[in-house]
Amino acid sequence: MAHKKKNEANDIQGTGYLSNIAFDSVVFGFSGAKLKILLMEYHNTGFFALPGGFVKREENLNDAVRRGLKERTGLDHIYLEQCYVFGDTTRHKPEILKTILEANGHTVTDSHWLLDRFISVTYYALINYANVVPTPDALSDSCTWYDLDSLPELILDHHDIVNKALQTLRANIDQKLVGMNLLPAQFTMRELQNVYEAILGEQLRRTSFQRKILGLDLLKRHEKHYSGKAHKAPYLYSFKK
Amino acid sequence: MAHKKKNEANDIQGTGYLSNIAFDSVVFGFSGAKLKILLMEYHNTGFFALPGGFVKREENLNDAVRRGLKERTGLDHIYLEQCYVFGDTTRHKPEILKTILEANGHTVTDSHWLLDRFISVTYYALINYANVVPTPDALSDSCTWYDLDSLPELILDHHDIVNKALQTLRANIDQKLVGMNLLPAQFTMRELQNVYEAILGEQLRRTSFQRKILGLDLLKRHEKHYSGKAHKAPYLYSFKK
DNA sequence: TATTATTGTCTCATTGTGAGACAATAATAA
DNA sequence: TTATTATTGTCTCACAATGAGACAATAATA
Repeated sequence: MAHKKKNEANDIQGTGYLSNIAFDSVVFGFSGAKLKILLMEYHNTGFFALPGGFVKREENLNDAVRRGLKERTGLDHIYLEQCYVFGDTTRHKPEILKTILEANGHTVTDSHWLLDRFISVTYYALINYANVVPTPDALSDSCTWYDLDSLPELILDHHDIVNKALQTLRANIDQKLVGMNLLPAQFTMRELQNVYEAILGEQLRRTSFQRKILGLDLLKRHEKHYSGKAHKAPYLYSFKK
Repeated sequence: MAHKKKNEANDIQGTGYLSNIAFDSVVFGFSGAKLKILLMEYHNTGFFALPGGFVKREENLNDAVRRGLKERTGLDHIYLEQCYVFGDTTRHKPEILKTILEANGHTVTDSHWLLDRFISVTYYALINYANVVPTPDALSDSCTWYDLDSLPELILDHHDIVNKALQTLRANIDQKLVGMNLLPAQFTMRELQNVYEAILGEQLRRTSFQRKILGLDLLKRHEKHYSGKAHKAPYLYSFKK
């Protein structure tokens, strides 16, 4: 529901954007063996929400989402997948948006376009945690990482959206190259396994995992990585091509 | 893009529906060992399209789709899955809608709400072919079954929508109980295998298929079915519970 | 009564995965 | 220098899932 600062004419009439359509993104990052997502905190409200936005009249839906993610993370060419469309009437809670806008010093009439009902197209994104510079928008005073397993209360149905995103990510984990997008260019087998375990929420068997991944013939092996720990140094790998 | 007949005030202003949001459904049926889908043919245009519609202001998105399907098929409680949202600007072709409306005797101004850009939320539905009474809407003079492998030309990106629906159905075939929704209450193992083969577009090994399906422990076996053919009669099965 | 097509159920080989054994080694402790 | 510790890379063995085919059991027909 986060949106770009616009002039007041657009704000009131909403002419710059398609009506009734919003998008929300679950941006997954990986750090310290944990999955994290980006959340916005709206100024003076204690409300947390997923980063999102609206679609310009002359803009592709997917491009709108990329534009939103670029603003929040600074990144181009983000890995993105559609999850689901949330379109129940119960998600229409104009008082929440009103609170957010008023807490930011806007005076809002009941016909303000942001108070209308929105259907939300949701996405998940996979990004390399280290490359991101989380950036709040005009209505929020923070945009930061939260551990997936200790999220704050979220507005509207954003918890459902997070769950659906995680579910979709899990279902895709073996088709799409998940690790490639969440890890730096080079990584150890243990780090890749940590990503899979964080996503699936369960421990995997080290030997079977290694055998399976190497069997896919997708990894290139590099020199060893000396961590300074008292044990055999693991190889570094990268995804081929 | 098919829509319900409405009074002219609503037609012009589109106040009864959410703006810029449409849905389209790929309705799969199974007959003669072939997958079929329902298509509408618009009056006097030669245009073919998927059945679809728009979301009322006080209506859940999913309920809108069910309402549309009820109108086209006469069926309630249809098995339904979301596929994908098509939201590119290139799918906005107002001249096509204009042609359709004018061919139906409507006079259309350039600001007619149906000529606006629409994002389409797409679904696939699985129904029991025999139970359906395909029913055209106000703008179309037919709503009929077409073999999936010999579809006519479709308007806009509806071919992409069909492909995406088939792709999603294939991906779901082992999770969701596909056969239950496409077959009558009782069926032979061969018929169930035909459904899977039609969906996957490939031949399956009879013995492995039978072993796998029976291993799921989802089927109840009934009496034999004497087809009149010169060979051993197969058992009939139904899905448990 | 023999023939034909199809079904239900085997067996055997191959592949994929779970579970664990074990040697190799990078740093630390003695 | 040598033993200790934790972790890695690679085995082996057991078991489950699947591919491929064999074969007897039958409904109707010739």
